[in-house]
Amino acid sequence: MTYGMTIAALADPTRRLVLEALKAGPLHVGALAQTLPVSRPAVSQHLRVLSDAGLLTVRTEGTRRLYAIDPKGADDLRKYLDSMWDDALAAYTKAAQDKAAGKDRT
Amino acid sequence: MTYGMTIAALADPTRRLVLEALKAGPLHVGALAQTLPVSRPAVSQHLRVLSDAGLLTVRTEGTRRLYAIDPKGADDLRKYLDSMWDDALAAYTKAAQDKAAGKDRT
DNA sequence: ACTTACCGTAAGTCATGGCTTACGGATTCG
DNA sequence: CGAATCCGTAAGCCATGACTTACGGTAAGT
Repeated sequence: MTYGMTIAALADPTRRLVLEALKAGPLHVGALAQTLPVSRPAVSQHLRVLSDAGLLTVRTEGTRRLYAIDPKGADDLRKYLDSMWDDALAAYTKAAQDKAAGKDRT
Repeated sequence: MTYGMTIAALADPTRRLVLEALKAGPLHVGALAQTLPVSRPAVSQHLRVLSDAGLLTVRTEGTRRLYAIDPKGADDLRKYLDSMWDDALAAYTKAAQDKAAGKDRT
């Protein structure tokens, strides 16, 4: 049930901007905050949420802290979407078949 | 940018319960509300959000309204996750290669 | 050792949204 | 036509969370 935290983390637009900024490669908090429309502490708080959700990895480098996207951070969410919409599609096609078989009135 | 609404819709636990209940097939609002821990108007409001996000389809049947999962409702979100994490993975492997090539200290 | 740079956390403010009760419109049946 | 059922919407309450400023702690440089 960890995909719940993942979705909650991705639900915030500013956090998605953080991920966009990190798409190209790792950045430290200061550089990240300069590209974003919020203050540095706000960025820190968002990085906390994203890290807790397993979407980011951290690496301390001197006085800097480098954040990077965790490549397998969205796996659970993907699985959730797959299972959910697989079942939904199955029910959908089944309903269509039943309708066609039961009373095929044009 | 429509995946933003999709994520926002999926971010609420009650709305995910709605989707779980609709996985097996279409239901009307009353039946849906009985299975959920909130009132019927609350369910209506959630159905509104999910419909606006393109995750549900509606079909009026007499005085009932049947809601069902839209099989292609999560496509945009999937594409977003794919592109995001493809780029992230590319940056990740590239960084690993650069590090290995630049200074391959064991 | 002192100063500087970088960062996380605490405290407080304010907007967002999820829930409830109350109400009104639409459809079906006697 | 009148009664009953089903449902969406309005209004209001309250918790959550995103943001800011202020502060403290750690690492590097002189």
